Amino acid sequence: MEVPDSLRGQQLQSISRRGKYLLFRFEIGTLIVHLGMSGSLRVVTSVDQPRTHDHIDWYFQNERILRFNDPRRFGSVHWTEQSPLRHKLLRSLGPEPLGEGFTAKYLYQRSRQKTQAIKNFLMDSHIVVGIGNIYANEVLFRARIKPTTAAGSIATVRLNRIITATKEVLNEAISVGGTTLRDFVGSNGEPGYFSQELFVYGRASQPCLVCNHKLKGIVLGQRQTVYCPRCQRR
DNA sequence: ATGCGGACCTGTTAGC
DNA sequence: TGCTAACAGGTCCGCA
Repeated sequence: MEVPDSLRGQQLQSISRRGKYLLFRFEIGTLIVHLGMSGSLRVVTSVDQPRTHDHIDWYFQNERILRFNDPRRFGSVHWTEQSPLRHKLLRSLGPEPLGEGFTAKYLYQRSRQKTQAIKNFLMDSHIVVGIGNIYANEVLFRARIKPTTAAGSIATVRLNRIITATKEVLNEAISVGGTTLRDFVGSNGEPGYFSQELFVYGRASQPCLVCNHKLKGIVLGQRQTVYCPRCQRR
């Protein structure tokens, strides 16, 4: 974690994002923050005493403090003086899932010849950003595609279902504030409610909400994977 | 080159 | 009831 000394006196110019990396652009460079799975940023003041797992404070002249908290320490903070999109961590990221570049044609090009399971393929940020384990499970359920299917064997029509399902799942999740399993809170300090709309994630052995068949839980890429053997046959 | 598995970390949950 | 072990998650890296 290479946090620069030289930020003193610098004005924050803009805040943006690429994938799950947050970009705080200053005149002389960019602070890159990833919240991992449990990180959060809050704007506080000096009267707010640091709590457990508060790791970094950035002080601003207006008495505000940007405070980085991360219980599980999966987050990270980086500094770059180049164009941030050229940074090692960002330069080879795949397209944004809600952007124009995420199409069936794109997925087709990237997936041919690949034997990798479609779920692992979708979770690879170099293919497409933003799809973590929970959403990968949900996307494949909605697209009616079995998570273990080789990415390279999926035809365009079915890739199109993945595209549509991805955009639906992410948009719905965003609209209700994300998915809170344990301690996630959004920038407003509120939990997300998408966990109430999950069809398969965390529901192994329970009945499919569409066909009532018993959902199957397996491990793929060391991650919990749940699907309906009837709705997702291949 | 591809793709898999290990590592990171710690709060919560399951099991003895 | 208390303690220990397993588990979860996003991403990078190293190895086959």
